[in-house]
Amino acid sequence: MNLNNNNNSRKREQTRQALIKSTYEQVLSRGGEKITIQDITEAAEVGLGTFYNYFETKQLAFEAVLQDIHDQFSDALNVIRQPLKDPATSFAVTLQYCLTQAEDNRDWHALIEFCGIRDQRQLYQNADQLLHDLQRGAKGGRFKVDDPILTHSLIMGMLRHVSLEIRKGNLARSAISETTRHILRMLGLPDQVAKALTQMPMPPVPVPRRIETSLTILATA
Amino acid sequence: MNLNNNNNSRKREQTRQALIKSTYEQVLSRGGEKITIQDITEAAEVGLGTFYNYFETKQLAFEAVLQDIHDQFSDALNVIRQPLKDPATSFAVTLQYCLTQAEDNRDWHALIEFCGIRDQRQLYQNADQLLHDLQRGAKGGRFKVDDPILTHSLIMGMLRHVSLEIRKGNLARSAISETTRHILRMLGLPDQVAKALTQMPMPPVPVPRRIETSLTILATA
Amino acid sequence: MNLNNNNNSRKREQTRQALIKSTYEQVLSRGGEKITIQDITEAAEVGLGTFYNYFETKQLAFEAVLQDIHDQFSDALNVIRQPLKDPATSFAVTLQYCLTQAEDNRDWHALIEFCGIRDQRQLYQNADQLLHDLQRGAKGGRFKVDDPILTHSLIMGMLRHVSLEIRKGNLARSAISETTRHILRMLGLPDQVAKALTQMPMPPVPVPRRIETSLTILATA
Amino acid sequence: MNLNNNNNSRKREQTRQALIKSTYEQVLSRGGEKITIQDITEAAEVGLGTFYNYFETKQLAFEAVLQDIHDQFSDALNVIRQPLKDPATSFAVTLQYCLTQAEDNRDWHALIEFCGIRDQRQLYQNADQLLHDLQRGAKGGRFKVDDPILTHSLIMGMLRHVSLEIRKGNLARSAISETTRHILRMLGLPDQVAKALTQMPMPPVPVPRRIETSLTILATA
DNA sequence: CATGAATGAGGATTCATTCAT
DNA sequence: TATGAATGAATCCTCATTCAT
Repeated sequence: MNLNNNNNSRKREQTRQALIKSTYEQVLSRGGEKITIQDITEAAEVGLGTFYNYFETKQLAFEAVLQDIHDQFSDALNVIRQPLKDPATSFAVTLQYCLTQAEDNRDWHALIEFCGIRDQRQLYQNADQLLHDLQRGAKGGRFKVDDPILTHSLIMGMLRHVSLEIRKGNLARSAISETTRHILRMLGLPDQVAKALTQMPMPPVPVPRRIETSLTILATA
Repeated sequence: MNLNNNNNSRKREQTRQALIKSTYEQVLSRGGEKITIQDITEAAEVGLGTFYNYFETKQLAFEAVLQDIHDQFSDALNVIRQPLKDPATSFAVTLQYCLTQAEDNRDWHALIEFCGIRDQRQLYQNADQLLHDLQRGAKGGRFKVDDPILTHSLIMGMLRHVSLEIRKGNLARSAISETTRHILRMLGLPDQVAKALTQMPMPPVPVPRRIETSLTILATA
Repeated sequence: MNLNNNNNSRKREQTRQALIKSTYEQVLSRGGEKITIQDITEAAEVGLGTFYNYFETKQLAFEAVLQDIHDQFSDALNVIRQPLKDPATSFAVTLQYCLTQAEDNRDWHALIEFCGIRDQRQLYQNADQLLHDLQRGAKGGRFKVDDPILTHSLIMGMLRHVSLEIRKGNLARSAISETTRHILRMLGLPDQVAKALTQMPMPPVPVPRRIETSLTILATA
Repeated sequence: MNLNNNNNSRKREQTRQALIKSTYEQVLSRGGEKITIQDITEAAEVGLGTFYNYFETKQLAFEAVLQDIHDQFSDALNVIRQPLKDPATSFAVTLQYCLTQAEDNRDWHALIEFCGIRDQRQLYQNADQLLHDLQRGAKGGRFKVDDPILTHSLIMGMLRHVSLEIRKGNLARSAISETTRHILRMLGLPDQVAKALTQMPMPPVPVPRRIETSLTILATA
């Protein structure tokens, strides 16, 4: 009984994941082209009607995908940041992590554009983390910043744009550390220190479980 | 005969402009919502079929709108830049002009996202002008820049992001000059000079003819 | 499960037949007039969209109708011919059967003209049977024919035209046996024999199953 | 004045012919595909609206084409038949003429199918001439025919079918005389006579004026 | 729960025809 | 008369969603 119940909910979760994964695949592989629910269910190898047992609406499925990816990104970043105490280090690591994610970031934006989600606030949850570091560093005298809000904006803009440019091949991979260095200097750190923080080895990223089931599979597909 | 011909092509151009204008209005007023061709023709007060005398496809109409706006922006910017010789001045003026255009810029991006044009290269024609100033200034010793390409990228990112934030109300209008100042300092100009350039009065912008017929009307609508 | 599957495919086949039938009716009842898909689905008492679950295009629906009729005609003819050994008898019977089918033949041609199928080869599958009898009879000395190919052509032409004329009421029903007699004489049979073969009772035609489900119903409609 | 008037009506006739010709070309070159009035006027190098100065409706233009071709065929045939007194000769010549026209006939039928004219009576105006010869010959004892109506039908069918088969390449050109011979024998003429009539040289066909202006041009195009 | 047949509102597109110039 | 811009009814086709099995 209980076992049966467990089996059932496990299966349910599996089907759900299959649908999310196949939705994600469809969006990535077909750009902005119209995606039909049949496309999705066929790719997931489920019956058409099954879709509606999991999502009330196509829109909601897209949002589930976004949530999924976002959670993965966030989880990974949190694991990395958690042990770091110094705001400058934390800041530097976060910057580099974000830039390194250029690829996923791209997909992420593709998705957002595609799904038509207007309020991109959630996209910038990690933006909050950067702002937090920034303010903490400013207060503690580690950074020299007049207007943290504006500075934060400038940084976000640079991050986003550099990510895209790297992705497009317009900038070399070295741009990641260079950008980080520029930004740290802009925060008033001496070039020596900026350079040092930039060269710090990225802590190994423990991949969260869910990534294994969806994104990793995807990457190897 | 000749007159007749002239009359016809004048009328054609009028109708075409009416369609472009109404397409633009629709995109702005309804965000990403589905726009139907009927919406467009109704707003333009023409018959449904008329649309197809001018654009083979909705997509092509969107692109015509983009071209139109782009031309206007470019024309205006060229008029402003033309008399300026000093790269730093030229650069500063261009920055401020771009930021001031936050509004149109926003529309511009909304359009691009909406229309789904992938290669945004054309969007950044003014980017080329900035890069050109940057390199000229670097060569002449006016700017201190290691890697103009990367620097240019960082600047573009900041511009784009700040434009959006101003538009959204997350940043005050003062961010325009502040951002310009930050950027000029990043190029190695002393704060004094940066501040001075920032406070230079914007040269009056002679509005190009075409704007009168479409955008201005639009702005007051 | 299995039952479910069976039920579904049975239903599918039913709907498909309903659509074919109603397409056929429409073509017959409206001549060359434009037939819309709505006409078809309304007559079949199905939703408009349903059509597209069965045929990608109107054209393909027409072809399905042709295939359907053709199969019925062929099946019936084969059943009749199968027991007959003598080529002259077989030939005579086939001729009369084809002429008797004047009605369907007419519809058949109307359909073909309407549907615009260019290669009418399939229409003449029974033509092949006639040619076969002709050559067999010539070889065995039963017929006297110089050029079987030409003779076959002449016969096909007569058949077709007489069918139409009977249908239109320009010729009496007696033309069936008269035409057959003419043709048999043209093949060198003595008038006595020709007459005898002509008056042979048509074997009763076991109506194939499919006719029951579609054409018969149609005939009574 | 008068001259002016003449000029005007000449021009009018020219334009009309240009439209008829281009309509004919369109039908032949594009098979059953939808032909638009624009296609026609463009091919005729006239303005779109001009069409309606000559034909009230597209359908009427098609019919004008049919009339045009029919007249040409008829005129030519009449010129040939006029000097012939003997019904057998007249009959033979007409048969051969019709078969020789296989090509135009094909176009003719294509047109009729396309234009959707149901009553093909006019197509068979020459059929009347054949019937007339037939009855005249039967009365005068030249032909031995029981039922002229049926016989006529059989002949019409053969003519039509053989024409098509020659056109398609399924029958050699020699089929023209062979068919004629078969038919004459069927009318009771001794094979010798039939053969002789068949080999009679076709009288030279004086091409009527209108053919020059439309069909000939077409043929060389 | 899974399934897929049925549905019809919605949107794109065509084109014969009108009419002002 | 010649022209071609304007028109909108007519039609095709898509696809999210429902629902009976």
